[in-house]
Amino acid sequence: MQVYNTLGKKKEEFTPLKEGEVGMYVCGPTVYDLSHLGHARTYIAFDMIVRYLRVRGYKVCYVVNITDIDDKIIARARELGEAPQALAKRFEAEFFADMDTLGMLRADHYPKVSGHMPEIIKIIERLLEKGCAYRAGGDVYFSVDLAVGYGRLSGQSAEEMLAGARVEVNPLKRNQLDFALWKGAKGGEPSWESPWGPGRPGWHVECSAMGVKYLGEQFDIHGGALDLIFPHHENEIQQSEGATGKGPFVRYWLHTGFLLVKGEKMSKSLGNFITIKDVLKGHDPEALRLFFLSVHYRSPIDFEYQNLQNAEKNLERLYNALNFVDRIEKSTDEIKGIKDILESHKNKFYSAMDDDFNTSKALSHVYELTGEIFKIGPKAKADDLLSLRDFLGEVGYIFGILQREPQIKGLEEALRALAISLGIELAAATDYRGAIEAVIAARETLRRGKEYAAADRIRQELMGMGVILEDSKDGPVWRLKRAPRGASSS
RNA sequence: GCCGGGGUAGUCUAGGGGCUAGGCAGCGGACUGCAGAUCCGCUUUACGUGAGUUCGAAUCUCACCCCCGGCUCCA
Repeated sequence: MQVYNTLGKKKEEFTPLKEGEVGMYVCGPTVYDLSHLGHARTYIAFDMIVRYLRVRGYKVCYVVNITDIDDKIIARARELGEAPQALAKRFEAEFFADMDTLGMLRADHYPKVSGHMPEIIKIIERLLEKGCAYRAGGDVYFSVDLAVGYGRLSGQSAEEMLAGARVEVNPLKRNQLDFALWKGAKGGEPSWESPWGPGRPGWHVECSAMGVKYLGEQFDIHGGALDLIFPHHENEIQQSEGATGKGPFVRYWLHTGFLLVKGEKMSKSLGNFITIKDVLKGHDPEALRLFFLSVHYRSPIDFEYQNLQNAEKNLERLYNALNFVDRIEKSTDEIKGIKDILESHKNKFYSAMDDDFNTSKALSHVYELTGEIFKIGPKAKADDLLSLRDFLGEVGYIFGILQREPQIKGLEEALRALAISLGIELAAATDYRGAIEAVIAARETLRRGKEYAAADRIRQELMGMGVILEDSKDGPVWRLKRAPRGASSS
């Protein structure tokens, strides 16, 4: 399996530190506002990666941090006249609600800055002891000049960065690229006690402290969107390796590309952001997942409703294939070559996924296979069907799609009412399947008598209760409508 | 200024020295009481421009044009 490592800027064979186990840390949200589509893109990408690694047999420990202490939180809280911690808690809850709606696997840990002050302080102390950091005023700064290999992740030297940088001059810093490990408290801000007086941690140090705590001083994968490469991840490497004396802190750095809106970067500061909730008001979360995963995770993706609708259509086709496989009469007639077709597409799918999680290419093989599935016709060997189903199930798991459940709540009662209105007597033991069959049989009688208006009305009513009826060449076929989870769908 | 990613048929997205892309849209057929689903065919040997290397370039090299991003906070 190959992954693209930002550190080194090339694809590398993936070999975890401990065989069969993967430690993975992804930079989570700063909870000061609703999560937007950019967050969704990034977290869906890493969700897919975790799922795929697990399918590949790795035991993954997945950590996503929540930044709940931060300048922006304080600023927003001030604007709204709310306590910073209360605001952070509120948006944290919103974040989890969005992630659940998107069908995200829960991470194994969601560490928060506010819960890890001792660990953070300890790292800063170690950095001070080793001479990597210095105190100035009530602050503590990391000294970039003393660091080894600064700029190795972002691929730029310190001088170059400084040359074009738009950094505000801070007289307390020895080098303007130095960054705060600890910020002394200013009036009215939340603060914690420390050996350097009351204050709060700088932005980058939390990830070093929490990464080390949950995954060890060195671990396998660290992810985030590419805007975090500099300065956040660059600084994280320096802090972590400086404090532990071990390197590399992280073996593989994975970064997702940006989400663009009409060709421009979407960001909170530009104010052109679309929240996850906005989009999910009228669209299926699985379609959004498929939309994101139909582009490679490192490429920029331009969000357009038109393209999301496209994903919706693709999703429907996949569901149709799934329904088709379910519906096929299990026969012992062997369809020539189907086993080979499945194997070959399956292999192509996995080799695409093994190549830096190329979901786009992998999906193209799935679409090809769905075409083959439809061509199989109504008969296939039971074994072949099961393996087709299994494969679609694997695809569904990896992409987090095809998880819609048929709705059977209240169905039986509704069917009984319909049956009565049609003058059909149902035995007490008849379940919804039996009821559907009975109604359909009655409708067939009407159709044969060319009473199409009545027959169409029954089909309409069944549709209303979530039973889709289609008249095929081989007679009527029914299936249950699968309801998108989460918000209402279009 | 420095560092990246791109420009692929109407459109979106992969690929990346000879293997002719996947989806969607459109059009025309098949099936069909209607609806739905599906199939077949067409649009369709496409790769920003100019040069070079090569038996052969969309792919490699060079130059140029255009788009987007990073070097401040960001996912």
